[in-house]
Amino acid sequence: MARSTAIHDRVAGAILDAAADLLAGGGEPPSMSDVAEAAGVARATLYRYFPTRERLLQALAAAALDATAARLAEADLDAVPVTEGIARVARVVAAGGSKYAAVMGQIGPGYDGAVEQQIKTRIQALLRRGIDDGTFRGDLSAEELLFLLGTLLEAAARLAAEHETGVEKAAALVTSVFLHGTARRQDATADDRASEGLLR
Amino acid sequence: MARSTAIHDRVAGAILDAAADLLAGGGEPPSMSDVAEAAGVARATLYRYFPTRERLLQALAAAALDATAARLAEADLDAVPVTEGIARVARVVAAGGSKYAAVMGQIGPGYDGAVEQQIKTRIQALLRRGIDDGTFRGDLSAEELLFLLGTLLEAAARLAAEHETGVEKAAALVTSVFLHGTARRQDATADDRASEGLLR
Amino acid sequence: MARSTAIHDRVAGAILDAAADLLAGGGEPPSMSDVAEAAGVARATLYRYFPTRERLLQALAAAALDATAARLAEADLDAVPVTEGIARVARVVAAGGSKYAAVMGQIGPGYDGAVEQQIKTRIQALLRRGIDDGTFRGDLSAEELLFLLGTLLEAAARLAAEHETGVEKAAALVTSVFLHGTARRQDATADDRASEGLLR
Amino acid sequence: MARSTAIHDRVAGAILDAAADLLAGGGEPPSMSDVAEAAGVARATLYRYFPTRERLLQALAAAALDATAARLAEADLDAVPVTEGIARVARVVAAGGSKYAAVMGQIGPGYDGAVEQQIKTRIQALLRRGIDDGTFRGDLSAEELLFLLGTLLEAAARLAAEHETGVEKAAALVTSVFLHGTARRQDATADDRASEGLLR
DNA sequence: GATGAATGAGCGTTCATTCAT
DNA sequence: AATGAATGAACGCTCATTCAT
Repeated sequence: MARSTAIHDRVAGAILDAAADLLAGGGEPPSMSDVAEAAGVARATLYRYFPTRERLLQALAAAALDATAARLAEADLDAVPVTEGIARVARVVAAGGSKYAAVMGQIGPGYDGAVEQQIKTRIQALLRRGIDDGTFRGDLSAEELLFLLGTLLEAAARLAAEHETGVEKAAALVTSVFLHGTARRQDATADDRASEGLLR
Repeated sequence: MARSTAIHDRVAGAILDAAADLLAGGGEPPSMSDVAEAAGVARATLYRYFPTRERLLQALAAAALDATAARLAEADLDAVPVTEGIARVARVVAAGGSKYAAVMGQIGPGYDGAVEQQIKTRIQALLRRGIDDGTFRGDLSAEELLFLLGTLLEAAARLAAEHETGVEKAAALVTSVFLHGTARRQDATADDRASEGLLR
Repeated sequence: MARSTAIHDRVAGAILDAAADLLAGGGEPPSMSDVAEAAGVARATLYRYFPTRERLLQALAAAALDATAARLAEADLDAVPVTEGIARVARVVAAGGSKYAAVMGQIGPGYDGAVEQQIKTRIQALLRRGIDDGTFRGDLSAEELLFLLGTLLEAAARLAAEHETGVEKAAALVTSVFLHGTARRQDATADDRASEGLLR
Repeated sequence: MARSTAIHDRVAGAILDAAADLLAGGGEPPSMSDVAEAAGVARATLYRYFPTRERLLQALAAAALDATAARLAEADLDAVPVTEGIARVARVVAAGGSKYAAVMGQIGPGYDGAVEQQIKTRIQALLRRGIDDGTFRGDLSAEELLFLLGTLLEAAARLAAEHETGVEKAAALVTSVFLHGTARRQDATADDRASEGLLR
């Protein structure tokens, strides 16, 4: 049984690798036939491993997210100030860019797998800490912050993947804008007060 | 001839409306048959107007962008401070959200029609003005600002379209974060004063 | 009214000519669009004259048969011996070959227009005379003779139209075989006696 | 592999049978959907076997010709007198009539497959033997005899298929006319001399 | 009466998914 | 467990025929 599991994983890996290559490479989304051929298996076998195109893409996404989650776990986010934590998150995500972006574009927001949840949770913890310690403006809810950061992180990944921009630059760009854009300012003006609660 | 053009436009409009509705509504992308039926024409007629699924989507995108461009033209961006200009852009884009977002997800970045270029140009002018008059930090290039704003505007459109969030709130959120995130800060006071009034 | 009839006939003639040319020329049967374009009218106009593809072909056939019928009428079949009559029929039909064959192949046996009936009647009279005066064998009915002669005449037309064979030769060939094949023979051999009665 | 070939042939056979039935039966040529449905397979499967309507008809023709060729091979044409050989050919062709005729009308003369060639060759041998042993008149070339016989055989097939006429009668009719029409006659009459050389 | 546009039906093809072996 | 074949749904296209002006 250990044997067969190993084989299974090896084949699944080959399929995922092939799919990732094809997705990263060409413009048109590859057909299941393409994937099967590139992986060296029959179409029907591909379906034995991933019973649906969507499942294959999800698995691909899960793999990318897995790597990201692993890197985030290593990043010791809880041990550093919130601002530094955000910077690390941005670097990790931007670094995972190419795979992350290519795959995510094919899935859409309808997928909330376990790994993604895990990452989200980790980031939410970071954001909540920032809210509590006064790093962020008071007029932005945790959800709003998460949405904004998610948007900007995705942009950073795309930027690093598709453009010539380096990972460091892309990460620095979104980190800077996010932190400055959401930072609490010492002197709350009428303006800020007016906008408070707007987005509840 | 004027007559027939009018008819042609009317039918084309009906088709585009139907397609927009179906795209906005359901989960699965509608088939060409679905679109034809919803528009009240035969499939062959639909193909007479839009010889390809891709062409239909492009026309849909062009229509959405057209409307957006028209609203932007009315917005008198050159006559107001840069910060107010950005706020107006955000409101216009967020308002166009539902169509914009639903359609754009189906097309991808491969399409750079004339209208899109026009919008881009208008926004670029605004950003360049902001760079020149010291509204924005000096460490961000015009391209970087455009990329960031584009990302955030898209997010605002999605937010307004898919979530319960209102157009005003979504626009205010991204405007605030973009302006604060990219603002030149010598002294917190001047910065705050500049953005005063922005959020109603 | 006389005027409009003249115009009508002129247009109809143009359409028929165009259709005949296209049928005679190419391999693939021409589409109604092709015919309309070649005749210099709009498709819808073509349909005003010939409401159906089948009708157009029938009209074409009728025209060819008309000419054939006219020539047969001039041929004075009743004034010559049956054998000479058959020879004249064969020459007339073979001469009409190209049009006759090209059109007839598109219609099939389902068409029994008035003109065709007229021709048939004329030939049947000839055959019946031959039966009565002992030109033909007694074991062949009038229907069988008509069927055989029809088959051979069609073949003669095809032969003259498609092959290099001249009209005279083609006509002579089928005339000779038909007459010899159906002639009453003075010296009945054993072979003949064996086959006698076979055909009722 | 032997297994799969058997299955393939069985399905192909079912499709051909269904197509033959539909062609023989109705007036309008059946659509590919009709054929697929009658054969009990999906339209896509039908196209897997016969990628084109034309190909399907060709296969149908080939099957009919195949059967005819097989029967001809069994007929031992070389072992009997030429006249009996012709009679056997006529019976075989007339018996194959229904399929043969229905299919051939849809294809036209553009198809000269290997099997058809094989049949032609066999008949040509018969005719040449008849020319050599004096069975046939000297003024008819082998090509002319073949053309005439072909025409009459086709007629016999149609006769047997469409009319109430039995196979035996139809075959006897054309055999008799062909043999008498082309036979060398002991007593050359003036008429015969006149037509001699005409068909060179 | 002539026209451009619309229609419906069919063709040939691709592709994700399922079945039988 | 892996495979070849089958399936159904859609796409893009052509064409005979009909409709509205």
